Amino acid sequence: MMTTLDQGNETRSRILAAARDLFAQRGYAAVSLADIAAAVGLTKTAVAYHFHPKDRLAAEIIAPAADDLIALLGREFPDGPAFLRAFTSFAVRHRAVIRLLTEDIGGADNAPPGSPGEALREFGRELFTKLAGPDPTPEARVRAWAALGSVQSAVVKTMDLPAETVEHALAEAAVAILHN
Amino acid sequence: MMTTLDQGNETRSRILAAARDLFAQRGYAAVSLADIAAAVGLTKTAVAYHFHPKDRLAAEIIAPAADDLIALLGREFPDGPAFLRAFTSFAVRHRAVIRLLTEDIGGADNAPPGSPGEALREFGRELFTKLAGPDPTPEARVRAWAALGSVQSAVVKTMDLPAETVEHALAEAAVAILHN
DNA sequence: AGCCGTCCTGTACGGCCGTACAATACGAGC
DNA sequence: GCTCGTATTGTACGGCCGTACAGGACGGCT
Repeated sequence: MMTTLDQGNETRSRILAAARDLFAQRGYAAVSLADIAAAVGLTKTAVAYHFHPKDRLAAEIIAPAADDLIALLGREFPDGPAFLRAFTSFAVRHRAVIRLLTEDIGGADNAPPGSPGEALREFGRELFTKLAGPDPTPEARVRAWAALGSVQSAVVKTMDLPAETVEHALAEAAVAILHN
Repeated sequence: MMTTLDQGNETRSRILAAARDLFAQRGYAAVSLADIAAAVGLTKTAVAYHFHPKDRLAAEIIAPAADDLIALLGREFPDGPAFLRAFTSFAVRHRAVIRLLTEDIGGADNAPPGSPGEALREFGRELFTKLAGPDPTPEARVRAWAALGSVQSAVVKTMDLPAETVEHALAEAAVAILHN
């Protein structure tokens, strides 16, 4: 009960890895099952076999990052910079998924309730609130979104760099946004 | 020769305005002709009549911003912060379009040559190069992408705020990213 | 040997997209 | 008044998407 089953799990992992990369590059909606299938040398039905609804793929890819994010949102931080450093560390650790977590999936109003897009935008808003506090000033709003966007952008666009390098430089850069 | 023709131009403008807003909210690919048509109270064929290929819509919406951007890229700046301030001003001025200019349209490798997506990613790369210089250090790369991303994110997420407020706060915030 | 579950393929369907085309309403101009 | 260009509609087509379903290849178990 090993070889056959393990081959399945292995291709399953290869699909997940390929999908993660493609999603990070092009975004969720822009990647079709056929694209993923082509990347791993299968047919799209084979991919659909492993992940029955397409949402499963997104959910399974996001899951570990989402768990970390929930933990992050649950913790208390002395100030904005401290939280932002923690968020930067989190973003770098999960950089292949970060784009999906912050935006992308699901447009504005068309998201059917309970869809993954719903929860994702919730995450984005919670991050913002955690960073900017309750009803922040316009300036604080701008700074908070700027900080969040800087992390997301930098992390996605420098995937070829070692994680440590990115985290060091980015933490400094992002914290610099918050006044001071 | 007025009423009939002017009504056409007016609905044309209304279509453009609605499309600009929808694109800014959901992104280019996520908005269908039917969506735009519904927003202005027409059928999708009516929209298609005014903008024969759908790309026309994107092109026409982007055009003025693209012109400004080209001018911006053509100018010389004493240092990074100066360029970044100019870019921030540009981004705020064209904030309803900025999302399309920086990312979104066209994924990674599937863009047919000559498509709008091609040109758009070119813009993104040129902005980066202008800000980070030729073969920058890893740190400089991170900072440059962080700065660009902060502007894009903040500008899109604070569309309800007055432009001046955003520009002031954002210029400060973005410049803070570049070392210091 | 023979069954069975896992893995994958081929084919087919319904849905939404952008587009093409014929038809209609209507004010403008000779 | 008839014609013409503009603006809009309705219908229809082909393409790509995600999904469903039936079938086949293959190793593990009894």
